[in-house]
Amino acid sequence: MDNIRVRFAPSPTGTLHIGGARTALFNWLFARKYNGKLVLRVEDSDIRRSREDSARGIIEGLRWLGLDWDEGPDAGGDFGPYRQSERIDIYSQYLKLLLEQDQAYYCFCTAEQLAAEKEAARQSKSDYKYGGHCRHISKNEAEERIRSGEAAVVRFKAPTDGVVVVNDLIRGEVEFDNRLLDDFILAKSDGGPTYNFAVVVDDHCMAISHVIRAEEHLSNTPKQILLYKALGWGLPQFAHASMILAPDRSKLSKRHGATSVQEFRDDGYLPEALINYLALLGWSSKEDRDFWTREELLERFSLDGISRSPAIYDMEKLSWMNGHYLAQADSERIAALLHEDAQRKGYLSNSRQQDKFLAVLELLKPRVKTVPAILEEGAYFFDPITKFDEKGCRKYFGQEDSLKIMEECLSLCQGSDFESAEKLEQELRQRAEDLKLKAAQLIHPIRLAISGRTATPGLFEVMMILGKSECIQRISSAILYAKSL
RNA sequence: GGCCCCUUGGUCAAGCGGUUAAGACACCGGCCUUUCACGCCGGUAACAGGGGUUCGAGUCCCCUAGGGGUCACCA
Repeated sequence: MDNIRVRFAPSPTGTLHIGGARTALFNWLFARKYNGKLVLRVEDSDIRRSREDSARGIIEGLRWLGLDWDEGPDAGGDFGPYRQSERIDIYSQYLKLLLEQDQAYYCFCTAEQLAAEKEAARQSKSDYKYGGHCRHISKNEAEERIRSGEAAVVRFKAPTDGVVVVNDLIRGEVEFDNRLLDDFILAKSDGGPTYNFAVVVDDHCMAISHVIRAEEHLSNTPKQILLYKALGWGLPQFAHASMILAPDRSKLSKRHGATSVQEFRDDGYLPEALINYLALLGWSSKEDRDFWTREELLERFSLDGISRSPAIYDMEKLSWMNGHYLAQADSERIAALLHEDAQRKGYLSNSRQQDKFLAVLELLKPRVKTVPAILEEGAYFFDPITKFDEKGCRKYFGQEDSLKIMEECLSLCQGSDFESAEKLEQELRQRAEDLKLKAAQLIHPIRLAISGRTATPGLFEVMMILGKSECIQRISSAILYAKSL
């Protein structure tokens, strides 16, 4: 395939959600795989709803994911401008053409009239279609009314019979009956283009070869095809991927928790994990395989692996996957991600603390699922123990011989030089043997005493990080606490 | 409601006329073990329903049901 040109065309009215991110990923993979170009186009033709910070957020999200593009508002390119708001002249030009060729016409119907028509249709339980009152207004009259300042939209003179066949790379041939169409609007009363018009002009002018987007656009495609034909243009190839649905099978929205890539980022997910997970949602290599690097995805990606049925995203699997990537991630990188929070919590106040922080990070990184979980799971390394796990207390502090055992733990610490985790373990096992106890009988109380919890990473590593005096101090406090029980 | 798309376990997802219907997440056992996580071993769990076609259907066709999308001067 040559001259592959694809685009990702977000509307800057919200965040980059995972559905959009996946569409961007598919386009990116397609462009990179076939040596094509990816263009980023900002579809901000609705000036009332578009927001500059949304556009920035979307771009930031794409960058965070590591998706890059060849042409776009920031990147430049020969087919710009890449914001619809800056392409008004271009739309006007083709609008004029359509008007001249009598393929479009001015419509003066007011919002009230239209609303009444819709209401009437609803009452009679028939489907609403624009009635076409203005379709037959003569060009002269229309122009006269425009000159006199009357507000108007421009409508497409849609065919009233025949069919449009969308030849979709993912779904095959999909047929639409033109009788169901009405004369849809091309230009709003403010002169701005509507989506279906702008997208056709842009995709053509930007020489887009493949339109890869989500299924929500499939129903719009026949209108767009009609427009391509009216303008005498060739068609791009279309490929409509299925949508990503929320766990309750409904369309993604804010009420479903984290759905935007920024939220995933802030919640401690790694971009490579999100990319990997998203790639597997709605696409399959047919191989029995879960982990894919970007390069491997590029190697294997193809449109025919894209699924036709909607996919429900599953946080559990994303988390599982993130945990794997996190375990392998470079510690410096994770430390940097945690830096601000750790600083705020006072975990980095001096260089001794900083070393300790790094050690904790190393210990926890392979066993948590998200980045911030390191701080949450490791809080006891930095903060004083304020409470002990309840069940653990009964089991390890509240037994008959608990105090005696705890005293042994204390003396063990006092007698050790804390040289290494291995040595510490050796000493503890020796002590247990001398006392005719199982090592676990010493291990569990110490764990509870120094962490307040019954589950931690390996005890001796934890002890080494806390250090001798801190262990002694914590065990002493725990003894006091146990006595009070 | 009309039109369009979709339908394999709770979720993702192989399968493309003949399989004991993969695998992964989750879940449940077991092993490992100082707990947790990891890892390893094992298990529960699916072809939406009904008609065809065929020697034979998860795979092809039709109908029904369910889900999703779309029908804006939103994109």
